[in-house]
Amino acid sequence: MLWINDCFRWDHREVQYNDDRCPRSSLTVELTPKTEYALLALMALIDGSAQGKAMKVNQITAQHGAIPERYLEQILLVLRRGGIIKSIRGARGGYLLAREPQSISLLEVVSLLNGSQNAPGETTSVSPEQSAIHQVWEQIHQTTRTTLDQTTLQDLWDRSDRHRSSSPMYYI
Amino acid sequence: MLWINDCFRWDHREVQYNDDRCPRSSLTVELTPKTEYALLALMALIDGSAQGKAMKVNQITAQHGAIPERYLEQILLVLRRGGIIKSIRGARGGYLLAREPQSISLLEVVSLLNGSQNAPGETTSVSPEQSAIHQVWEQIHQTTRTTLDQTTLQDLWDRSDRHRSSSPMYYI
DNA sequence: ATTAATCCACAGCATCTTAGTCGGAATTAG
DNA sequence: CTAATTCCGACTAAGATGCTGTGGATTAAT
Repeated sequence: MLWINDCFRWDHREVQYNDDRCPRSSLTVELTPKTEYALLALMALIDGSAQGKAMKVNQITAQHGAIPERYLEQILLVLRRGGIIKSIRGARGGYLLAREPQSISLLEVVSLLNGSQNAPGETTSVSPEQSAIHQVWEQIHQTTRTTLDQTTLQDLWDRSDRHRSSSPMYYI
Repeated sequence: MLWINDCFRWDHREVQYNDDRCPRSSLTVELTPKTEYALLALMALIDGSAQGKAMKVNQITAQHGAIPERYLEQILLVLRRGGIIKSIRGARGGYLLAREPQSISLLEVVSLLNGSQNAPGETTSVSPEQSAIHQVWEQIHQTTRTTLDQTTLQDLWDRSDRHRSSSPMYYI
């Protein structure tokens, strides 16, 4: 006797990964550890950079308890390649901001770290319903993009400074 | 002489899964396939529900080419448990909206599907710098939340309808 | 020249999330 | 009863993320 299941079993010999699923627009910014580490590091670089002093990785991590050094190295590498910071190699080396903190937007940082999102995306004949959904999400993306674009590293520092003055060093 | 590095070296003898890494506020809404399927299904239910007619899963997937039936079943299950739709079991069964399309916000849908996010989160002594970062992201979350809360299923349908009338059925 | 400090690079690994599947149980119509 | 359909829990596969390990390459101090 032949069971239905026997007929179907073969359908799965290769997983049929939904042909037309595109890599959805992935610029819904999440605050991942990676992003947070990067921003903390950049803020840490502000002081030294103003004085032309390079900072070492372990000096950066020393300020904030829980950043894994090796991981931060990788992140800094990406930031350097993206032209946000520059590095000095060899003994007594370290990192410096490549530009003024006012000219570094959060959007630039997160875009860099999240890789090349927004691939040109072949619009595979979306239905009106899909289109409506995408519109809403596109709107959301747009506003977050704007917010991140208008917020600079300097802004971030100003905010943290305001905090610092209001409640003095309750962290190690 | 004792170097600072020597004091720290032991930290790595066992993988130190960054104790205080909390499940970041995960309500940065991404348009995942799951969410899209859910919204498409809900829109498909609008017509039938108005007439009190339940729709079967395969009727829903028939409208939109690429939704895996079995997967959609699961999603509908969640929507039902969340009180957004109701179901009729057995032969001639199917699904209906549990409420008016105007009273179903997108925020409710995505919150439901993304599980219980925003766990109470013990705020583990953040530094001022971290706090500044979190503020920015919190602001972003707030605006997206507002947008999603103000957009209802009915709005979505209106949009898609507008599209449909302007360019008649170019999809199968 | 040697050595030490520091960045650079890539490969690998553990965990988590997501998308999707399977098999079958419960329910209802005819 | 039988067929249709929802309900349910477990399972798998692939990818992303957050690291770690190892070994360079480059420069400064001696």
